[in-house]
Amino acid sequence: MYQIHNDMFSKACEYGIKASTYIALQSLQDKRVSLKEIAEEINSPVAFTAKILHQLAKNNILDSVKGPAGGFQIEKENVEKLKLSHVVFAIDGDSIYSGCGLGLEKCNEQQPCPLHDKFVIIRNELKQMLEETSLLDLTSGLDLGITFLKR
Amino acid sequence: MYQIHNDMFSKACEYGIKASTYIALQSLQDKRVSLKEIAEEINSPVAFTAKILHQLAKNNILDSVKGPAGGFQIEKENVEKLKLSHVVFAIDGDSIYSGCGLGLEKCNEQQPCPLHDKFVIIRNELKQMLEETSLLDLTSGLDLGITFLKR
DNA sequence: TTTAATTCGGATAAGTTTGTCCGAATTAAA
DNA sequence: TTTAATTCGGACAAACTTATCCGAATTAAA
Ligand code: SF4
Ligand code: SF4
Repeated sequence: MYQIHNDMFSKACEYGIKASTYIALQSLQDKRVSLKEIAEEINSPVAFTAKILHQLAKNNILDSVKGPAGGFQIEKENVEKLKLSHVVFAIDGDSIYSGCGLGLEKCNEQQPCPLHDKFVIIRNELKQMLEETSLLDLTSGLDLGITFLKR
Repeated sequence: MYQIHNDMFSKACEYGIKASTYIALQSLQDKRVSLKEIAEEINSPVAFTAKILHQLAKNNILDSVKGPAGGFQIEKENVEKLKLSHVVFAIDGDSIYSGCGLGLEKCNEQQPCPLHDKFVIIRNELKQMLEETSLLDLTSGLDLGITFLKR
C-alpha cells in the first residue's frame, strides 16, 4: 500500500547516528572531519547531512569549526560519555520514551490493553540499549573496516 | 527539528489495528459494522479508513459486504486465529521482520555492529508479541468499555 | 424495478519528512 | 589583506504519508 516503513528511527536520526559514529572514530585520532568527508563516508545527501550535523552541534554533541581546515569533532573524553540516546534525542526528540507502540494514545496503567506489559518490556529494553551504548561502543566494530557505515 | 516520530507503526497500520479490533468485538456478537460506525468508534478519518479496510479485505483479514446493511465482519473462528502480525503485514509489509533498527542496512551476521545482539533480541520480542497476540486477545480488555479505542 | 445504503477505487489535496540550492558568516592560510 | 574553505541557515523542491472528494459498482429492501 505505502512504502515499507522500515526503521525504528527517522532518516535524519539514522544519518545522525552514522555521522556521529564516524566523527567519533576520527576524533579518537585527533582528526577533525568535514561535512563533505562525512557525507561521503556514510553515503548520505550532503546538504541534508549538514542540517543534521548543525543540529547535533547546537545540542553540544559535536563541536564545529568554521573556515578552512574546519569541520566536526567530538572531544575525546566525550566519545565514551555520549550515548546513542543523546544523538537520538537531539534529532527525534523523546519519541522512544513517550507514547504507545500501538498508537493507542498514552498508557492508562489502571486499565491497560492486553499488550501493555509486553510492550513496556520491549520499550524499556530499547531505551536501555540506547542509554547504555556509547559512541565509543559503536566505533569498536569499525576497526577492521569503516565500510560498514556505507552498506 | 522535525515532528516527533512517535509510533512503532504507521498511522494506516494503527487505524487498521483499531478497526480490526472493533470489528472483531462486534463479530463475536454476529454484528456486521459499517465503515461509518467504525471510523466513529475509533476516531479516524472516514475515507482514509475506507482504504485501509479495503486493503484488509483484499488480504482476507476482513469480509466485506456491499449494499444496504453491508459492512465489515470477521468470521468468528478467525477472531482467534488472526494475529496482530497479519494486520500489520497487510498494511505495512514486512517492516518489522526485515532490516535493521538502526537503519544500517541489512544484518551482516559475520561482522555485526556492537548493537546487533541486543537489537535482534528486541526485534524478536516485538515479532513474537505480534505473532502471539490475536484479535481476540485485543478485544478482551475492551469488555468494560470500548471507549479505550478512542482515547 | 426502483431506490437507497454501502463498499470500491481513482484523482487529488494537505501535511510531513527528506533533500537541494545558494548566499551569508567565519576563519585559516596565502 | 585577500582568498578560499568551510559551517550556518533560510528558502524551496521532491517524495512520501495522510486525508478528502466523488463517482462507479453492488446489493438489500421498498
Ligand atoms: S495499554 Fe496498550 S494501547 Fe495503551 S499504551 Fe499500553 S500498550 Fe499501548
Ligand atoms: S549489525 Fe548492527 S547495524 Fe547491522 S543490522 Fe545488526 S544491529 Fe543493525
